[in-house]
Amino acid sequence: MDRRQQKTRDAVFAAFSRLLSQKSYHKITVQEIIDAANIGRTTFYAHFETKEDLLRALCEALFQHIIDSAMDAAHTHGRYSDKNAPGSAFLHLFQHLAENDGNILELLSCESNGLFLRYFKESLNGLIRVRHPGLMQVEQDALPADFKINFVSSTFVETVLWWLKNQRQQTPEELAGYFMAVTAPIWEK
Amino acid sequence: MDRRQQKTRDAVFAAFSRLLSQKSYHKITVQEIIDAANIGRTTFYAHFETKEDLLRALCEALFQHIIDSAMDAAHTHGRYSDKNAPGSAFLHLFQHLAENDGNILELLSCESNGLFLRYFKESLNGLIRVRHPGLMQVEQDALPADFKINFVSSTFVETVLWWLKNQRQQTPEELAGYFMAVTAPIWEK
DNA sequence: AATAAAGCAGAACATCCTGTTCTATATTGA
DNA sequence: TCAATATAGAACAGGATGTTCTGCTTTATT
Repeated sequence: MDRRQQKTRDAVFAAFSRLLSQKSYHKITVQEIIDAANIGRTTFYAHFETKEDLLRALCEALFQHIIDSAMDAAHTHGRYSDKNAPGSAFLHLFQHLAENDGNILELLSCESNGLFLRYFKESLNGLIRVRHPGLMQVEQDALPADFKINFVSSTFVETVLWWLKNQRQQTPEELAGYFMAVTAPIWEK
Repeated sequence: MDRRQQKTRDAVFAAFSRLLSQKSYHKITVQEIIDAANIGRTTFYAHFETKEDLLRALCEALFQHIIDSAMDAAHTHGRYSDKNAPGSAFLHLFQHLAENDGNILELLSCESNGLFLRYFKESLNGLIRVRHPGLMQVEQDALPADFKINFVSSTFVETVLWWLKNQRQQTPEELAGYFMAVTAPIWEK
């Protein structure tokens, strides 16, 4: 990719993230993004069709990054132990989030986080299908497989949101403990 | 309240609900609401400061209605049994939703449902605090009370959303069964 | 029934945001 | 070097917002 394109794209992502941490998505104007990124109006529209298109691209980049990281952690050796325990991938994600990689927490806690959460949950669904194929098997407990997967993803996201709302007072390990406690019916048996 | 005000308010709510079931909130224009409600531009702005203000008012009216209904069901006799069982209020809510009172399902399943969900969860939190004061007690299981309440509310909402996404194939009783199965760690003991 | 108060309709308006188009300049990769 | 491409900047039309003004209709009260 042309260096100029990459540079512009990075500048827009950075400016957009910064603005999102300051004000609501819907109150951010394209011109503000353009000014913050210090680019020309034409340039913005050469990269993104609309503001929503930019949001989608940003979500894709951010969530792809942390989900991939959690996927890798299952296969490579590293600092996190118990690679095959049910909650290991989630603990890894909590740790990743606690480090606020890519300022993702600002985006998740901003007022208009609905679109983020949708992408986040979809990414998590993919991760769960890979890491916990057992959930997809014919269910002995009469719970549909996709209901269980959605439940796990949603509970994870809601746990993160609760943590953010409470000024991040818990460690990743504590969060993983809470998460595993309430999702226990899924893993047992 | 002046009959004219009430009539205008109802017309706006009805028109807005209808539009929300057809297109995204953000793509609905104030002029469209005005035309659909068949009122004057001035009249709209005499009732609501902005489109977002209208959304807030609509959420308040809808959720207040079904939550109040669930509250009452706990105290009065009715067609739903086991009034004091942990899941009775939730079963009542599922039944209420299955009847799609006030076309609330269209609003919950629309693309821009983030604001609805926020109000829905807050309303549910209030209901849970009243119906399940035990959750507020000092926790023996190391889970913070507000974490548990948020977990229950979120899981309820996510269950409803999953049901909507799957063409409402389950009965309220089945949904309540799924819901109680995954929230079991909260109620036991 | 008469009347004052309040709600409503409709038009006009300034303002802002959007997305496009044009021209000219600067940078890149081959 | 040079052709291709990315960018800057200005200008533009279209559309949405929220306000203001004027005149009309309905309501609640006496």
